[in-house]
Amino acid sequence: MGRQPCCDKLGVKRGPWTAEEDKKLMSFIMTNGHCCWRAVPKLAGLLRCGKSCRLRWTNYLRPDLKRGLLTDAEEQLVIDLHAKLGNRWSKIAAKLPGRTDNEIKNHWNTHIKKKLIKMGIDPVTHEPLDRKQASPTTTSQSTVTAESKSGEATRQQSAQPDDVVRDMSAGGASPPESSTNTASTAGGSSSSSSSSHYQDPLVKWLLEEDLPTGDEPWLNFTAVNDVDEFSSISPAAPALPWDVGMTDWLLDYQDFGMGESSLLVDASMVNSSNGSNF
DNA sequence: AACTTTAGCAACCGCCGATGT
DNA sequence: AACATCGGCGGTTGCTAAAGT
Repeated sequence: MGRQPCCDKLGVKRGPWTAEEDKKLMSFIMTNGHCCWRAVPKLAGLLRCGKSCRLRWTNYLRPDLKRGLLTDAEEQLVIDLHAKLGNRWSKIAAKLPGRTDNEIKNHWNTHIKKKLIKMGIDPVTHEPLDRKQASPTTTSQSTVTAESKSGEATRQQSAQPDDVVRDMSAGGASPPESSTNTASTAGGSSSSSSSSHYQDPLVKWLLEEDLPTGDEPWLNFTAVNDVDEFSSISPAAPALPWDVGMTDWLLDYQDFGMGESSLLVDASMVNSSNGSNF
């Protein structure tokens, strides 16, 4: 039957978001929430498709986002979770407050993957690479895709050799500190692990379904009337930077603790790459 | 200094599952 | 039950800056 595109391509702006668009989207969502992404661009006065707005919000504008590189601890957590969950970035992101699936996915592809390979670990299976070479199983992209799309059980039974299955079901659940160990002992099987890992509170937490982190107030209100309610949720909290009338809010949130340099870079990027918008 | 290659990241695309009619 | 719509997810692309030659 086919599906209609989420928006007609004609008249829809694409490419990098401008500060002006960010401001529009931000203030709209902060006052109205995002009950229906499809309607957001129209109501916010943006020439974007709803999908694009959602992405921009979740990956960049959300006030609870952390910015900057993942810490070592976060990185380790990502590795452990990836061993357990595969490429289910949204699930992994759910365990790292303030991080987005896109951010984690990017960080995985650009940093962690290489790191693991350098350490002699297959980033797909988390198996030592030399061991992997002896196995007929390939590590092609299609394998990754199939793996990520299929269920855990299916993946273990059909796509992975037995030793991998063992690793995924036991070693993969090793606590963070032992994953480094796994890496450093890549030559030998480091799976001193047992099912007792599941007793580990941290591992248990990691294996839980999505954490209900969502007490984020902007998720809970959907009408203009709720704005007051939102601002009263935390009376002691400082004024929101995106409050209407505050002109420096955009600069404030773009900085996100990254320091002045990043701000300057951002500004120059906007000016040079999208000068027509200013 | 000029050019090429690599790295990093934001954004897009297409698919899927859930939900509504 | 069949279809339409939406939100969300994961893979991929494209652009920019940095590093290398």
